[in-house]
Amino acid sequence: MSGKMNLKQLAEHLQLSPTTVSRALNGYPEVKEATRLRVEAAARAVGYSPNAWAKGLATGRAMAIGHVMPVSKSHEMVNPVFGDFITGASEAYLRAGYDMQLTLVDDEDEAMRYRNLRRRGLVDGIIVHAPLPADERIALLREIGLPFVVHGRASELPDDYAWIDMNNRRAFERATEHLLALGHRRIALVNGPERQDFALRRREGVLTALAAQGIEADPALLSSGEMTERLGYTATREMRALPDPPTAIVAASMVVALGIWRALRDEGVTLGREVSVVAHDDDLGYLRNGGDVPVFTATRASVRDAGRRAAEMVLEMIRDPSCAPLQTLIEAELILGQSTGRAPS
Amino acid sequence: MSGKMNLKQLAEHLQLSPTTVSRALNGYPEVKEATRLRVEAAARAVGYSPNAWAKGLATGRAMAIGHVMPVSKSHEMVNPVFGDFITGASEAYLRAGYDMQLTLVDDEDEAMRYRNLRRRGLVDGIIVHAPLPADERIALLREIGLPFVVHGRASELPDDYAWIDMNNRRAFERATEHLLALGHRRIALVNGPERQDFALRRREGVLTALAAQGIEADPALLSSGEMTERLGYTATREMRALPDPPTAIVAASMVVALGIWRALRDEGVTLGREVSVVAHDDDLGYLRNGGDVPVFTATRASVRDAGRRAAEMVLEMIRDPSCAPLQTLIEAELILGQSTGRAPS
DNA sequence: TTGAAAGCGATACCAC
DNA sequence: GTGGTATCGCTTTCAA
Repeated sequence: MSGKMNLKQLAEHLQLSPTTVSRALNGYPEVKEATRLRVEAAARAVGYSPNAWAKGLATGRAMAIGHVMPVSKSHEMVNPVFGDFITGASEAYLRAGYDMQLTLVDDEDEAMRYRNLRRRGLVDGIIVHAPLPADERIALLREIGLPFVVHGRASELPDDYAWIDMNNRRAFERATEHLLALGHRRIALVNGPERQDFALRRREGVLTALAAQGIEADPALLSSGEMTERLGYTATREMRALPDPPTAIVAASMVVALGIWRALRDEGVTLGREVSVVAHDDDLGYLRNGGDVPVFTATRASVRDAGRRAAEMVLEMIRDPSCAPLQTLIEAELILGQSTGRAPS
Repeated sequence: MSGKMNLKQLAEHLQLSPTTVSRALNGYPEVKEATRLRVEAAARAVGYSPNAWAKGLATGRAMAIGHVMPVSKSHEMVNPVFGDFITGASEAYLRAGYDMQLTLVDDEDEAMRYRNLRRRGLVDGIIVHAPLPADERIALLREIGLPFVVHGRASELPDDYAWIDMNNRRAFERATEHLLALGHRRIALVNGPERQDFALRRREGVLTALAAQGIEADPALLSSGEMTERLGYTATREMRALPDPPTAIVAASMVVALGIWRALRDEGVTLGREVSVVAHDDDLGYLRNGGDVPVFTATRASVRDAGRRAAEMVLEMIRDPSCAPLQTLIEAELILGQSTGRAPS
């Protein structure tokens, strides 16, 4: 019933040629409607599904998209948004009949892996995650000739490839503007790892907002690192020890914000009074599920949406390889909460 | 150089037969060492890698493991541990030359997807994520005859399949014991979704510890749902409104704990004095990166490790299909922090 | 509208 | 040790 049954056997069973059965199953127009129905019914009945390897070999198409995620040998965190992103992507793949292949690569042998992916023919397209400002993979993939979409951007490279990205720069600019409007002048940033492109853009956004008010950024108020609670904690303690500590802090993620809160609590400082905190949330969907949290600038749902759109973009590029590079910029929501207050006078 | 080049062409180039080249590249013993070296050098030089489809068709092996993750149509969260788990798994696959195929399925058409995976021959084995207490997939996969390892367990089913799991029951039992030892008697649990097996086990752990002290659980102190900040917040507010509110709370995750903290803060309650909080952390690795946080019972690193071991288990099962079901139980660490204190007298 | 047969690119059996 | 060749299961001309 559901055992092994191949096209040839199915064809014999139906008293038809493999050719016709294949055509019927793949929606070719030249097959008679009655025949098609008969074939489809039989296929369903015996639980036939084509052997993917034979199909791939014959067609040259993989019907699969590769997601490639760099993971340092060192214990770097896997960004929690990753799960949401691929959830969205898989929705699109499901609809289109594509599979998703996941490859985690060490930074070192990345190039080789891509070439392999291509030559082995396992994927028809690729989504590149976590790009660096001058990411080499972009040139590499173009050379290889595999359609690809970058989740994020490589700011130092010419903007002529396909990408989908949150407007990190603008989101952090707005968050900072918000704090400035509340009268804050000593505004700190606890940022993600600044070798990553997204973190650089976030930093730019903060600096832009400050500059617009004629404030020059104090390097002592700019911190960055892996987005952990520890980062938030230590950065805050250090900044609080400054002669002129910050009155407001922009946090790169809720996890970081948690560390900040702990640090402030340990110093007996009241959140929203002596110090205001604004956090970007792309990691845990507090907002969508939650209530009156601090300031947030992206929602979990939008990450999933980004994944879906990224997937649709690659599929489109596969369909029409000659099309101009698709680019999608997603604006973050800005939502205010209770942990921000006016600057103390 | 890196263009298309197949075995036959490589063989011609080398003045050898495809057979020999294939053998040389696949480490067959009967090929002369000198020949092997020559072939390998040439393969590297021209950038040859075998076509995966042809290979799969010829060998019948997919050299890929499928990870199947159920995702409800509704906006259920993707558990953040997922990213760490597959990171670990991919390390093992990389070493063994396997690929990872990711399939996210709606609850409904799961069965079909598994059958498809099998028939299309895309994977040699499967890792099942997020099992339910009486998960049907286990019977299904066994019937299909595909080697599989469950990440988690299905408590209501006979324990005769391969799994890897954290000892959730014991972890929560110990956390509760800790609170009991501090003199707490009104102990609340804010749990994950209890249709999931892991959440059920956690609940059992808490109840066991309470029962051991002759305390019967108050249903009003047992809350469960999606592990969001909102859950922690609302559950805490509701419990605090009880005539006899809890003096200690066990939280299913750090995210939930965050909501609890917010709720307590909003009520002007001091953490660790009036109310103690103990949180399970399998999501964000505070511990590994962090400092004196509350009580934690699992670390991020251990999730990654679990992924690696799960992968090794499937590979082992593929190697030796007749072996007894492998089962791995991982004990969680228990680490105490500053947000727990003696029960107020 | 249907069928016969030639690939697709590897592996593996059987000779030599 | 090495080489010829059938084989895996499907798609896709080309004929009928």
